[in-house]
Amino acid sequence: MKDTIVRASMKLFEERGFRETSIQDICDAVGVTKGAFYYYFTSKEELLMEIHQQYIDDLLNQEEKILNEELSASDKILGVMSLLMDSIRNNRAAARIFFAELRQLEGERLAAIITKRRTFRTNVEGVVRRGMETGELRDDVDPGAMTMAILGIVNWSYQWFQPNGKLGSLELARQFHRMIMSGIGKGGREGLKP
Amino acid sequence: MKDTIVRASMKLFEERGFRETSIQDICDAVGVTKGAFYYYFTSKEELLMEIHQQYIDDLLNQEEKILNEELSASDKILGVMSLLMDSIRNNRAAARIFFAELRQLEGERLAAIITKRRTFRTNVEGVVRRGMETGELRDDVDPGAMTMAILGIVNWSYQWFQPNGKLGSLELARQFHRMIMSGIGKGGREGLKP
Amino acid sequence: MKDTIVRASMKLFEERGFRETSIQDICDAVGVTKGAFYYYFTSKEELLMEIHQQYIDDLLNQEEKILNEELSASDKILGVMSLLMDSIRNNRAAARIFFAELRQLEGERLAAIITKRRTFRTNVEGVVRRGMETGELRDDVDPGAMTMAILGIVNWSYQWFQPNGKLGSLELARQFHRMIMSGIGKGGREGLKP
Amino acid sequence: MKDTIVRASMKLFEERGFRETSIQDICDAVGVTKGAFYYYFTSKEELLMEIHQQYIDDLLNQEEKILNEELSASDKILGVMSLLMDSIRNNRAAARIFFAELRQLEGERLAAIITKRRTFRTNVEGVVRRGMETGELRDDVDPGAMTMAILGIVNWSYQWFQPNGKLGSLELARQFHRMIMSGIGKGGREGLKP
DNA sequence: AATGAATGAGTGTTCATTCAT
DNA sequence: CATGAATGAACACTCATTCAT
Repeated sequence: MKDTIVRASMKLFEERGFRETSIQDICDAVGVTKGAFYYYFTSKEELLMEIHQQYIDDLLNQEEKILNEELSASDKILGVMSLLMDSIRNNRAAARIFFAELRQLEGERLAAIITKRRTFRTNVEGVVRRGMETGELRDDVDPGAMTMAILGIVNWSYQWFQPNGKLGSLELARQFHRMIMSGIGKGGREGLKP
Repeated sequence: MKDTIVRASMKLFEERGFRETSIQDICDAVGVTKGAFYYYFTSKEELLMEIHQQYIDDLLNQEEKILNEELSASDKILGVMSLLMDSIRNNRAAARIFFAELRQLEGERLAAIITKRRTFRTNVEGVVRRGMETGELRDDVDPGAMTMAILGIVNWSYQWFQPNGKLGSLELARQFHRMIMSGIGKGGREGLKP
Repeated sequence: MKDTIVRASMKLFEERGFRETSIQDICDAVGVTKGAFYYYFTSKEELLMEIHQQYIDDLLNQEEKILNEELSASDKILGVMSLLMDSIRNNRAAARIFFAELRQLEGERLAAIITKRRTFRTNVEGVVRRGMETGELRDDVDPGAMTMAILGIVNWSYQWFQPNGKLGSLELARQFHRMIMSGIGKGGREGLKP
Repeated sequence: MKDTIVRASMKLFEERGFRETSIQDICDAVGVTKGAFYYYFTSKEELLMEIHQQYIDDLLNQEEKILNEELSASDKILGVMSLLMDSIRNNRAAARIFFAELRQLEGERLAAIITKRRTFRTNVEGVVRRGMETGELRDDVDPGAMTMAILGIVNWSYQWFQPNGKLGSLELARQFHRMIMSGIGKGGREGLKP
């Protein structure tokens, strides 16, 4: 039941937004009364928290697996990008909520999610930094900025990515990765100081 | 007065969000009554529209200037990225509202803003495509996807960019541009089909 | 100007009702600002009063003429009925307001109009009473009730009378008068106690 | 509770009018909060609809009974007139609202009530027409106009009828019926073509 | 004679939440 | 487990009216 409510609300939150969806809307969709809702959740915010938690925990789990593998920095970056693109494809509603409705959390709940988000990002930044140290990646750019760029590319895709488009999530991740690694300029490495 | 209201509301919308800010909040901030607000705006949505309109119109104007200059594709891309980073830096509140509160517009207003946003993006895509045709840019990647990547990097920065951070908006744009053009991989062009 | 406002507001009050028409609506229709309105009227209620006053004064004037003529009770009744039907036909908006928006007046203004309305009615009742005394009319019915019936027939017509219908106001008044005087029963005077 | 609200609001609507009575007024009168009101009604208009519906449905039911009896046209007309006078006496508030606040309904609701009102009227007109065909009633007057006259007499009474007056509703209906059937003129049938 | 800006009290409506049953 | 009734605080919006200019 609790899960039924979570799933129904995810659909509604994606379509209309968190604030624009009332508890009544959710109850109507599930076919229960408000009393039932408050038996399973203490507040609307807790429901939102549940969604955030599930999403970020899943991401962190998968990220950990990639990080623990014996891979080059480049391949780890590809792995994380694929992971995010996939999760946006397969979990569109949750992804949208995760990126757009963080603000609706408050206090401790907000802090908890922010911490986990930071962990996810810091992990990627670690990969980038180590890649620079080992010489696999250029070290004349800021590792933090590059991390934000990498995440920006994939995270932003929740705004436009269509699962039925001509490029799938994996193919997109590959092309993004190619750009990040080799650039799209043709004649050598312009912009690089010698 | 109208402008005073717009400015005060931008601040509040940025801090709390559009839905979370009441007309009363805005009036309290400005020091007028609700009647005064409705003398200048017919609805809360109209106020939001005003903010969106100003922001996107300004962006389109500046984009046009860059597009009309005699520049390489690479430089035009740098120009657009700088433009966006700058506007996020100097117009933080408007940028945040522009990216996060599109959903709150409805009907014709929504359509009008979406159209302008699409124009902005299509213009960038045009630069990328032409760069590929002239041989300045690699043509083994999808121009649409690359455009989204470029815009994703800078647009996403409204979520984390701090004007007081160690890297300024221009420096960030330059580093992002370098990544996009040359990649951050070191040993040649991995990922490229021969 | 004052008259222009009265006429425009009558049209609007008829279409939408007094409460449902705002001062702004009236000003828009006339093409002036609210300041101008309040130059000519001290309040919305005063405007309504003006309409009531004009209407009832006109009715009272015409009624007086009929009453002063040398006519039978029957003819006087026909005269008053024609007068009311005509005024509903020619002054549809004012009539509708007069019958439907009395309630919107308060205090002295309300009292003044009620007094005049009573005068109009009492005058008709006087005709009926005298008709009964002189033997022209049956005296086995209540004169007050008969007066209310006579006025009810014509006053109610503001709800349904269409100037373009197959029967004109004069023809309707005649048919109503015939019914009142002779009844619509055929075989003699049923219902009458011997 | 729903019924309590309906009854309290009927009283207030009669005294002050629909527009002039706020939801808050109703809630204060009943002793509940606005939330409770909106638990039972989706809008103020729905409450008004409820009142209209109850009133006209009751009227139609009673009318049908009269129509199905084996009665002369004259008696059926008396029956309908008594019915309306009675309902105005016993249900003064509802009657007043029914006659004066139709305008406040909109769209489908308005259409539904108008349809039922028309049915009531058409039924009376049917009695009049058949009375003319069978020769019970004069056929040198317009049946539609006569119907409107009959209804006008009784409907208008909601404006003046006092239950405590010297004439009761039944006695009034009888006197009105006598006038309609036999007229109040004394000397034969003036106005009749030979 | 008329404007334009502003007020202030009020309106209908929404909604997360509570709680006795 | 779950319901149905009810709360209370807030919300966007309206409008008759005022007044300095």
